[in-house]
Parts: sequence; C-alpha cells; structure tokens
Amino acid sequence: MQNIKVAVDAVVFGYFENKELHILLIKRNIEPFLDSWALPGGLVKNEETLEEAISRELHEETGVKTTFIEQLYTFGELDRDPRNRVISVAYLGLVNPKSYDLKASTDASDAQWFSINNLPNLAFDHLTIVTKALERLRTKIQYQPIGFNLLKTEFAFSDLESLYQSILGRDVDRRNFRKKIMSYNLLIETKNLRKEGSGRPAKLFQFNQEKYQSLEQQGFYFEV
Amino acid sequence: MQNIKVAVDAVVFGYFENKELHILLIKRNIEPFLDSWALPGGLVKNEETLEEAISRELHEETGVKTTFIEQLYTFGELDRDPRNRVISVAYLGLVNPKSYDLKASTDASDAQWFSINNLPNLAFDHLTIVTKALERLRTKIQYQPIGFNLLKTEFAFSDLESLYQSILGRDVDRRNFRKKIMSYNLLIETKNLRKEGSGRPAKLFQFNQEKYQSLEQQGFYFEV
DNA sequence: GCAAAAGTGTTTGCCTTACACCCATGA
DNA sequence: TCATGGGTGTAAGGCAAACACTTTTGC
Repeated sequence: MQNIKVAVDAVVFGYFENKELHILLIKRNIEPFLDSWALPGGLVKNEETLEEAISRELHEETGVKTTFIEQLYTFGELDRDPRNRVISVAYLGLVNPKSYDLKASTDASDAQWFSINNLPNLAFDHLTIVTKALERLRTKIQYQPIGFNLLKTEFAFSDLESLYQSILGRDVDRRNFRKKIMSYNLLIETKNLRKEGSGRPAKLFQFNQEKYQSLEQQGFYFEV
Repeated sequence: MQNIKVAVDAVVFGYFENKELHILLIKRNIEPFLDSWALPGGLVKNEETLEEAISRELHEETGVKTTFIEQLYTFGELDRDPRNRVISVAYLGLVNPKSYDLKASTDASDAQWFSINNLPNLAFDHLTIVTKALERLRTKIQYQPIGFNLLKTEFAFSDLESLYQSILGRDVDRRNFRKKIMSYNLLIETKNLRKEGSGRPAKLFQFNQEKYQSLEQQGFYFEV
C-alpha cells in the first residue's frame, strides 16, 4: 500500500531596489527542524489542486500573494523528511516585496526576507530547491519578461537594469540594454518622474502585459 | 487525512530514420480506460525514488531502457483519475527504438510505437502530457545536444539533419547546419561508411559525450 | 558650479542566412 | 551514364558589442 505524502513548497523571490535579490523564508515552530528557516509550504489537501495549495500555504504562512508563480520541479528522494516519505512539488514565485507586510501566522513563528547571498541554514533539502530555483530564474529572465513582477508597477529604467545585474550577477551595458528592451515596444512611458535621491529624475515606465501576451501568441520571443 | 496517490508516467520519444518522431504507448488491460492506449507508468513504491520508479515501470511495461530521461512536469488536477486522487510526475525519455524489441508484460496487453502525427485516443490526461513533452523536446534540442540519444551510436550527418527537421517541423539548411554542428567539434568521425541505399556512401559519426560534459562544465553552450 | 544619476548614437566585427555545384557510388 | 544522396564555400546583411559625453536635478 502506497504511503507517500504530497507537499508543495515555494521559492519566492523579491527584489529591493538597488539591493540584492531576496527570498522569503519562514521560521518553523514545530519539529522537525524546530526554529530553523524553511521555505513556505505544506501538505496538499485532498480537494485542492497543486496551484491552489501553494497559493494557500504561501498566503497563510507569510501573507504574500505572488504576481507570478510557476511549477519548478518535484523532489522525491526517499529521506527528505524524517517523519514520512514526502514528495514536494516546488514552485517558483516572484513578487514586489514592498507590496506586502510580512505577517507570520499560526503555522510559522516568523516570516522574513533573506538575501540570496546570505542565507541561513535551511531545513530539509530546501537549499537544493533554492539552488534549482535560482538557476531557473537566471535562465528564464533572459527569454521571458518575468522580471517586471519583481518591480513596482511603475519603475525607472535603471531599476530594471540593476535588477538584471543582480540576478545575472554581471554587468549589463546600459545603452545596449535599453536599446534592446525598447525595441520590443513593451514599455508604457508614464508621465511620472521619480525624484528621490540625487541626480536627474528618472522617467517611470509600466510593463505592457497585455501586449506581451498577444505578441507571444503570435510567436514573438523576448530575449535579453 | 491526506489521501493522494503518486504516480509516474513517461513520454518516450523514438525516431525511425527518415520517418517521423514516434512515442511509446501501452495498451491498458485493466479498467479504467480498458483497451485504451496510454503512457507507460504507474504508482511509485514506498522505497524507490521517482527516477527508479519510472525506469522500473518503463522496463516492466515495454522492455525499453532510455538513454536519456528527465523530469518534465507534475500533473496534479483533481479529476485526473476516476478512482482516486492521483498526481503524476511525468518524465521525458529518449531512445533509439531499434535498440529494443518491444515486449508487453503483465501490466499491459501491448506496447507500440506511434507517430506523433497519428496518435490514437489516449487515456486520462495523457494527451496533455504528450503535448507538454513535445514542446519541451522542441525547445530543448535547440540548446542541448540530446538528439543523439534518438540515433544509433554511429550515424550519418543526414540522419541528424532529418531528425532535427522532424522534431522542429521545418527545413534546416544542410550546409549551415553542418557548419554549426561541426564548429563545436563534438563529433568523432569514424572510419565507417554507410552504403545502404543508393547514392554516395555517408561517413558515420559518433557524438562525443565526454567532451560535451567537460565543455558544459566550463560554461559552454550548445545551440542550433 | 559641482555631484549624482539619467539619457542618448555610432562604429565595428562577427555570426547568421541565403544560395548551387561537384563527388562517390550502384544499377 | 544516369540516378541518388553526400559533401562543400562564399557573399551580404543584420545584430550584438564596445564605447563616452551631455542633460537634468538638488545642494
């Protein structure tokens, strides 16, 4: 008789402007790995799909709802959880972290953003999952315009540029990058300027999601 | 109490030279979908990993062992199986079909190759899975040299060329394609010629897997 | 007027694409 | 010698990469 539990876990990335890429972790308040940091997630209920499960768990444990979420990989090794055989369907999510105040709930004693360059020890095989998620994100932002989910609705071009630099971990030529992105005509120029900080104020843009979706269906490929 | 079963299913592609791309299906000999064609697969045992499960099921049901297998996607909708909630971790496999005689075993009354252009009705949501596998294969052969798994160890250049044409569904310029592939220095020229059929005999090549793996680790990217 | 960040064009070279003829073999 | 598939080079254009100065604002 099969005795395997099915869980979902989410690697949710958040980007703080001009800072590093972060991921969302919760502090466990039950054994095993009591007080360790772990990915938000939990067992799937009998009457919900995997997508419903991950959205529910994420919201319950952290208060966050992602603007982008996709299935990443399913981890099914034998010894993932000391209690039971548990396979975990992992998801990759993106969100602008300033849109939410983190709230920890009953399932977790705390929820917090951690820089990917400074992660605590993680429970279970969650470091493996995070590594795979990062790899996927690095690959994917180069051929799908998903990075906008990490920014506010209105953003300056330099935000996009430093976002790409953070994720790819290398410099991007400002002029070439702008030329490339602009050539797709997927940004809507707003009338707003950002005047914070010093220097010349930056024009603010919005990503035209509808236009992208219609172009995509016609076989258009985004590429950085 | 969670009551969800975990299954694995494989979409195994095979290529018959100068013909179309095929997938491996089994004929079900139990309800539901008795006598329908379906993907090889079945429930995961408590003490085996997902990879072990898919290899075992595939071998039991068809006699085939793939030279390439990777996880594709996990399907977790509520109504996939009329008996129970079953989530299925799908795998994508590649094999040279001439390496095996298909044998049907106790779990299946028949196993057979079907052209992807002429599939029978499939059980469960297996058509969805096949569609996703095809999409992945089309994308992936363009940036990873996995197509060689569909050919014999020694193959003519024209085999590779028509393989790519079959999978991508479009013409490929013979000269440019050869130039590109050759530029990677990943083929070993054998001393053998293929004399079957008419016309000038073709030189036979082998793919240099070891060299590819070492290049890959150094950050090399294959691309067609 | 100076510090700080935003905004902007041009040139160069490489890589992709398009394209057609000769070669080796068997019948 | 003809039919069949195998094997090969070159030219043109488009695209990516490299590169530095001007503009706008706050102080």
